[in-house]
Amino acid sequence: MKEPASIEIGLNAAIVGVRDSQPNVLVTREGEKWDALPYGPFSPLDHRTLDIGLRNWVREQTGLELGYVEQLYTFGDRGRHAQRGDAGPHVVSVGYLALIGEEPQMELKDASFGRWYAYLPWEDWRAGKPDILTDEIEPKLKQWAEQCESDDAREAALTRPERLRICFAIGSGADWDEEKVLERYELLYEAGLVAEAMRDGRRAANHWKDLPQLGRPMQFDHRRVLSTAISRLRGKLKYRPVVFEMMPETFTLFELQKTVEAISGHHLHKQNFRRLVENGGLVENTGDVSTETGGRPAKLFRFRRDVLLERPSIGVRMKAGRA
Amino acid sequence: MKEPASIEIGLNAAIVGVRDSQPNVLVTREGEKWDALPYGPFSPLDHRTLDIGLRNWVREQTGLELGYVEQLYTFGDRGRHAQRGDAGPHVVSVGYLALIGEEPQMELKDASFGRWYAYLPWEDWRAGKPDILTDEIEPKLKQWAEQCESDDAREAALTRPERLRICFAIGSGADWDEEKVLERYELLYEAGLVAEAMRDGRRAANHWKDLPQLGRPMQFDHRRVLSTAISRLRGKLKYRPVVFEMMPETFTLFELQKTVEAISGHHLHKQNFRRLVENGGLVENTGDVSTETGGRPAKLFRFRRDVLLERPSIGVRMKAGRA
DNA sequence: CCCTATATACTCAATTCGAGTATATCAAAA
DNA sequence: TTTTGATATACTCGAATTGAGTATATAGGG
Repeated sequence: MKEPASIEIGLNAAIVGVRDSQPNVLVTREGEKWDALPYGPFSPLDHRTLDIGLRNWVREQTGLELGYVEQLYTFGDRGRHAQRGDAGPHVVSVGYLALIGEEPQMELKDASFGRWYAYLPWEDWRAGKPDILTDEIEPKLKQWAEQCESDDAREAALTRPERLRICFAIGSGADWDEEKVLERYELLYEAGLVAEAMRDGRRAANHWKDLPQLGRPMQFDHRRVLSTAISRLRGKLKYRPVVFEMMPETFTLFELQKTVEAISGHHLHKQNFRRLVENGGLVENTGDVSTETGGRPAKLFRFRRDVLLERPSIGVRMKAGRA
Repeated sequence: MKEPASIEIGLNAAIVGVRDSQPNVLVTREGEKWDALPYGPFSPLDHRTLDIGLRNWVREQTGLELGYVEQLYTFGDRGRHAQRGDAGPHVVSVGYLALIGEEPQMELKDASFGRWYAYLPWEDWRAGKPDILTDEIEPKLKQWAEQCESDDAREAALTRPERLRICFAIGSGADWDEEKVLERYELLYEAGLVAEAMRDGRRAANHWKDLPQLGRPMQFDHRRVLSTAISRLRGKLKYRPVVFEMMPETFTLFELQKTVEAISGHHLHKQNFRRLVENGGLVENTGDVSTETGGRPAKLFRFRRDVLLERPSIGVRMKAGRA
């Protein structure tokens, strides 16, 4: 066992919100091409906890004061943080998810909101199956599954076709699991199909010629952190009342539905959504209405904050449905 | 911003299994009193990923080769790792959950299995509400809720009575959420009611005299890691087929039920459990029976490994029920 | 006043759930 | 051999939840 190399802990925040039915994430754009999440090293002397460190960095870099924050995952693999050679300390990156309600009006220094689905276009099924899946991703992945070299398959628990089935619903009778966002991104990375794989010098990336850009890339492993955030959020939506962290004080049920759809990436059955939310006791009527919807005025609701005190508090349950 | 202090990343494994209806965790017992989880620092030069580092440390310390491994959480707070003064590098600890089927027969060097509920006795409700809750914990916590000093309450989102309600179901109409294992342990720590709080020199710990020992303590923040592991496992049980990682190759449905009960800490309705598991398609009949149960022989089942390839694969759903 | 767009309410069959009762099959006791 | 006790497995039934609709209400614009 050698003398431990110097380690740096990077704190990364995926700060997300929804506006006009578009889920967004806060990014800093330093060098035009590679967007980045707000980021900074953990300094135990200045930060009593990791959470506090994260909040400090975000405040410093964007001027934003975070509310709801949740730790996602700690990534330690070498090489995913490359960009410049491989010098410097080894960076272990801790990803965080932060939710904001209304996107701040104030000017954010060096930061702006970018759409989730610009980075991960295959994740938005609200208008049906995205073309990029049929046209680009599926053919390439099938090719990748066939050219499975023996040394790659050695001890893998699953074969490549099995993995395609699970992650991308490629194969008979499989269907799309909206929560497998991270697994999908990682599979694309492993197959060398995203720009970060090329940047990190992954061998698989060299197999491909004239590769179209599959989603906007990010610096470091930030697109992986974003994928983790979306996975977590899509899962949590169903069993904790987290959507409300991303809503204004009052809202109509359809606005709530639009937000859930934006996050989960697919359509819901309107009447049943309404029934579930209303009967679930998560919201209460304010008495006011909004006439901005075009047709009959919509009742305005507010989140019942006290459900947080109640039992295993339920989320916004939902099954996919027609528009 | 000062020069970053030296950081060490500690990898800790909560390796759990169930035997004879008792859930256990692998501990090393160095100094008699303070049990510890298998533990070691992450060394980026030797370990390509955090997971690999963890597996190496466990192999080295116990001789055990891990199968199912899942990262839990990364804790960075100062002071929770104390024990000896506050010298040395700052330690950030990454907790892992590992599941093992049959506990190994081989002699484990310097390690043995300890019962979960020896460390967290208030978590086992299989024989009804544990006495330690009624007799020791609830009175002390109520006292703690009352003596809420102004400087503690300053910016907390929830009041102490509210927190007792949520975590310990103290108060009217609240009931016990089996998944809040970590929240409960952390509350006890904050209230100074567990030995680790005293060890770490927490102020709250000094308020109490002749405090009975609430569960067996552990070294460092390992009881917190264990609590995180149990929380995660209890939650995951319901939506992923993870129990089967902890079962032998073939098993009866009642054995499966006993395992689920051991983990979740409460009883299930036997007939409904059987219905859910059988109809859920998670298991298949082997054709053999086991006569070791006393009465009518029980059919033996095996886990259908291929469900892992299927859709959002469901776990062992369950609601509490009578014995 | 009618048309269109949206919101909200109600319906209904299918399925799942919770909580039982009933029956089957072993081993050991009588 | 029969009884008894223990356990496993099967079946029942009302209540609740779900999926997928149809029906009605209320705004604004011609």
